[in-house]
Amino acid sequence: MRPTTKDLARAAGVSLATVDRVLNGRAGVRQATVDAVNDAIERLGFVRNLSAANLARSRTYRFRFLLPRSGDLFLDSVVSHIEEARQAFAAEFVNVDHRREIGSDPHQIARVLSEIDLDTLDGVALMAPESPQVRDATARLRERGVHVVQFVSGQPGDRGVDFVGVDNRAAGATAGRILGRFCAGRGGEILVITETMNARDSLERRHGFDLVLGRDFPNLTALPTLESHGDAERARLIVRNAYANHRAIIGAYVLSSEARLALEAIAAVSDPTSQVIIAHERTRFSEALLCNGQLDAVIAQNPGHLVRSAIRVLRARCDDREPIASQEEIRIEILLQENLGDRFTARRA
Amino acid sequence: MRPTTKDLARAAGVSLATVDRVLNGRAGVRQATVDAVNDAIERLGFVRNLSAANLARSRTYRFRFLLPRSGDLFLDSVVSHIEEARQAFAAEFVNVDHRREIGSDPHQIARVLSEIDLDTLDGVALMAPESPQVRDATARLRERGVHVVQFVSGQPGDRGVDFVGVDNRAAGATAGRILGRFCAGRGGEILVITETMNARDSLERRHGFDLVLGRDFPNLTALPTLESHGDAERARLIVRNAYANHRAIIGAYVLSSEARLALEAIAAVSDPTSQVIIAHERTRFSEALLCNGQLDAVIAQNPGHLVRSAIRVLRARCDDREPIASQEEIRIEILLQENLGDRFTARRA
DNA sequence: CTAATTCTGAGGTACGTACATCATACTGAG
DNA sequence: CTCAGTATGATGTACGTACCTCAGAATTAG
Repeated sequence: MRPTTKDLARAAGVSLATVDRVLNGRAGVRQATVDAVNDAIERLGFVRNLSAANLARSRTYRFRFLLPRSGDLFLDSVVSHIEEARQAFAAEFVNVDHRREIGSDPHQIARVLSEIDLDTLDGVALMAPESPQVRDATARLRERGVHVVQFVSGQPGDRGVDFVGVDNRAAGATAGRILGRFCAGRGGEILVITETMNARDSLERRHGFDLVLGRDFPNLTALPTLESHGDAERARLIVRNAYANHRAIIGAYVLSSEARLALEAIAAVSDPTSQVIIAHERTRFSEALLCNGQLDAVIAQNPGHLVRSAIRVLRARCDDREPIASQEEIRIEILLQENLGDRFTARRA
Repeated sequence: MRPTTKDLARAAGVSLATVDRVLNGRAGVRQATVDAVNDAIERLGFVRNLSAANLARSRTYRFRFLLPRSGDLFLDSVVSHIEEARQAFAAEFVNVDHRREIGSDPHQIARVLSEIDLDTLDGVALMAPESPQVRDATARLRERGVHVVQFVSGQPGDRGVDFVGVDNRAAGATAGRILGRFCAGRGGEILVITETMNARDSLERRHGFDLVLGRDFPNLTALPTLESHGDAERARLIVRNAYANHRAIIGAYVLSSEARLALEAIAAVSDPTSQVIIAHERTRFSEALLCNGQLDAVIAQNPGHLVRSAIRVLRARCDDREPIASQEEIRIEILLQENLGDRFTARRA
């Protein structure tokens, strides 16, 4: 059996109370005694029984996902995985909920963050574009003891705030390579379209995409990025103009997480099956297009993994543990109709 | 706060002892009372506190991975992830170890399974080719209360034994589509090589591969499968012969999880960069070849996910719970140099 | 050396569940 | 009605840790 606090006390030659003081960082213990206890922890390989600890202090974890107000299929998918995770994590005393409160104005986001009730929340997973205001607001939150992870949006390696999501530059590069190779050596122009280039995510994807196209596929020219601003009418219009003005278009890359509007616009004014079209994120819509050949590949991040990872990271931070890096790295997935999973391979057989 | 057994007792109008009898399926409770308690469980939404329960019965889970004796880089990677998982799961009283005891003889495998000490093990993750002998041996194990999952090898949906791994037919199909599209419309022959076709995995991958090639890429002809039998000398020989006899070879597909020998043989007798080459599984070796362009894509299953998933499934079975299906589905990953992760994108920048 | 202060020990209760024991209430058969 | 048998209640201990109080020991300052 694994050593307990009692064993620790005996091994260190101190009492249970002292072991407890050391373990929980309470004051009133001489440095020499602290060292003795830590030494015993090392020697015995003591690991605190988190279940028992949580039981004793009847610890619960309360986490909230703060999500954009606007959003389409990808966001729906995230929300449904949050619901699933809520069930699964309830057994471990992790309470999870979500709010669609994030707008596009940095000040509004900062306000939302500042209005969080510290007494009812241990951690927040924030899906919001970066800005100085948001940076400051999250810093304040953290100072007041609420752990924060940047969720999907934002950037890895930022001032000690955990990031859960993919490296968007690499995702764009991946899209670039798939598109380049699928173009089969043909030369021509590539339509690039997104919702808005204000989001850092889109910028980075575009960078990665251009890097690969420029370096490895000189016969392909990526056109300037079109922006739909989430408006179907506008999407239709700008796409129509693009195809009218550029007869050499042989493919398209949809940068944004929400791809439906752009893809519908493309299908409306051209023949998607004769082009190479790449989009991001798996949704009912992108699945369907992959299966009927209107979409050639989808670059995706697994929303279930995203959600669970964010929760695990928050929990680790609450327990003052390091997350398991390899488990929490979100993979950039490449989806074809062949690797969509059981439901789809079955349908095709 | 969440309801406890005490609340249950009060709500059902019975004593704690009776609640306990019902919860743990002990005898000596009238059916009417059982129903009353279950009714209260429903009404209050009672969920057993697993931490407290495990604490009380000082429950530990002891799982073992039974792995092939022979194996190269992929197996090493699996083993290293088992080690990592051992650390991570120790905090939750899950003890994990592994043994490299599985040979190729079904009777030997069955013997290994029959010699398992039931008193020291709660579950086994078995990586072994299927056979009637193994089927019987696992059935006996399960009857004696040891939970079993088929790990990587084997087949989904088999007699109620859980399977953790990818659908190999779909993996082969995925390889087929990537190879087909990367061939850029050129016609020619495709070398197909594996360690042995005795393993069901290889057969299924080949099926999936042929299905896609035959249906969607009629200009490509897949040659009969070559078998290296894990012998470098033999691999070199058969590959050399193949290239000598088939001047139209423009690509290669390495079926087996261990790809090194085959890829080295191909590089020795031909120019890998002028062909489209697809292999399975991510290893140091396949990573390197992806980065230097000798390999065009890798079809992979995440070994860390495999290991953790197997452990979670075994644990769920021990607790008599259903695993979370969506979390335990192993994705078929497509790896290019762009989506290998931080270490690699950084190196290229 | 004494007084003040800082450390440490001893002991208790609590968390939610499992499991054991013993007493008592109820049931139906004879 | 009685006896056996079954169903239920009451109560206690245990799991490993957190957290509290109080007494007493060790150390330091004056």
